[in-house]
Amino acid sequence: MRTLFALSSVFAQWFDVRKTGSMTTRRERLRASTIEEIKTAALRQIAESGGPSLSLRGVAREIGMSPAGLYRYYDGRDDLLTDIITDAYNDLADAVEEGIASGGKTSSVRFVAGIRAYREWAISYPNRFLLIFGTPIPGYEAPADGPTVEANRRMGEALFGVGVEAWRTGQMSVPTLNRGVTEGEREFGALIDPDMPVELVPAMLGTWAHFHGVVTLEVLHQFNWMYGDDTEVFFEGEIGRLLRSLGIDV
Amino acid sequence: MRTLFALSSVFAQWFDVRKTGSMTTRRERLRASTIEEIKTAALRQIAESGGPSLSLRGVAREIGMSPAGLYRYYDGRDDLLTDIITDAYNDLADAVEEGIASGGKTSSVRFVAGIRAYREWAISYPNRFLLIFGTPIPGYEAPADGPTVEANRRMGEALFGVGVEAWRTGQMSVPTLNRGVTEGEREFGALIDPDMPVELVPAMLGTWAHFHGVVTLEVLHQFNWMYGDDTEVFFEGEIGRLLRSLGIDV
DNA sequence: CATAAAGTGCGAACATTGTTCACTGTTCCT
DNA sequence: AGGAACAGTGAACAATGTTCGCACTTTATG
Repeated sequence: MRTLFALSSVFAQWFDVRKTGSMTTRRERLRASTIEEIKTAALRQIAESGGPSLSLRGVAREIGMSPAGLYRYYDGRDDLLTDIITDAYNDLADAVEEGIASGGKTSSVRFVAGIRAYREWAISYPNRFLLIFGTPIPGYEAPADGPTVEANRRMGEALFGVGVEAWRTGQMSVPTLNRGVTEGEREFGALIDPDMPVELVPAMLGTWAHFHGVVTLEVLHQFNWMYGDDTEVFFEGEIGRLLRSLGIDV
Repeated sequence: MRTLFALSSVFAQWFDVRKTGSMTTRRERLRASTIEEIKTAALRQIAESGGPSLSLRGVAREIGMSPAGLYRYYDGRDDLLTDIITDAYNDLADAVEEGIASGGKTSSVRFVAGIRAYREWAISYPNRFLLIFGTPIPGYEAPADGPTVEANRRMGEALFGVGVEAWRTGQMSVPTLNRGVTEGEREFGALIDPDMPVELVPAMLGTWAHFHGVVTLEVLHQFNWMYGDDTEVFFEGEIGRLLRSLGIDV
């Protein structure tokens, strides 16, 4: 089974070569497929028992390799985790972007589609979600210019973009802000769109915090005492409250 | 320094005995002070480097005891962590209750005081906060009837109570809900106050999720790219948005 | 008061983890 | 062809959680 997967992976990449011409040598193909196998095993373990209990030796056992051999592919457990975390970030960002893109006609509907995609992904991959937004792994520090930041930016831009669009098309009223605007908010707002009311910036950020809170508590089963396994009904209600507080009619 | 603390702890408990008469034998007093010392060391390590890297041998080293000796006080690392987590739950609940109690005259003001206390505690003890609301520790499972659930109930009751109070005194309008009410919501609402509009239940729960999301992302430094170290200004703005969405005038 | 019982602590040991190192064979490039 | 880069292994080391048998001290009991 595992061997089959590895083989099919090799073949897929081989065919890929014929098309793209990027992969060349036999070694590189094998190496890529081994990395794939390592990551697949690691992901399986993480999905099963959470990120903190990912074990290098466990992965080695699972793919039938000596523990030391893994060090030809990753500099250690932290390095492997970094790769997995990066993938998770990108996956989530992809899901949100995709949700927005194929969400519907009006921008407010697509906005909601993006939020739902966020939740859907988190519920589907709770342990990977916690890899991103749970307790930071000891010894792991996201590089400031790394790909996780890039994925974060993508996701923010997607959600923010459709929010601004909702305002521009008149589906969203300008939120009121009971305090002064900060420098950072003004700069960021000007960067996105100079004509946009700056109050949109904290409102959108706060909206993210709002549904992120709901999703986080859902993933941690903090609503089950009231809703049992069907926490989605609560989530949908929150979307309503959230839209209303943004002045979007529903 | 550590010895001094341990001694003062012993004396405090000895005087306590004279007052309450609960502690009796010398052994019990020493045992209590040793447990205190263990927990203090564990808390120090957690505050420094996070819950996941808490090491039994580390606290043994710190208090000058053999690793095996700790097993006279705790059944292992998980048991120690369970105790620490329970304390964290109770501490947070205490902070929120206290914040509400000494918050101000009107119930809406005290409601905000409770929320601020929640944040204040989380910012002050980020690693303990993540012990509660971060990635679950592998191997640890909160008992369904355990003290963590009790602390959770206390905190919920405090926040919910002051929310209902705000509604009863006319400071908070009845929220609209764009879906049916669930059975759990109806039961819980009736339990708290039969006269209360059931829509308050999801609204309060969602409000918790909202500011919990803000606080979580603050603790994880997810707002620093925009606000630097001063994320409080954003939090305060969110309180405004949150109150407005509840129909509480500010 | 003597003696049993219960509690406290230690050192040695074991399994498991991440990681390093010297070594062997294989593949690649010139 | 032959040297260089790569892939993989087994042995070893430090650190972790945990168990076990042994000594010692405090408490409870006849």
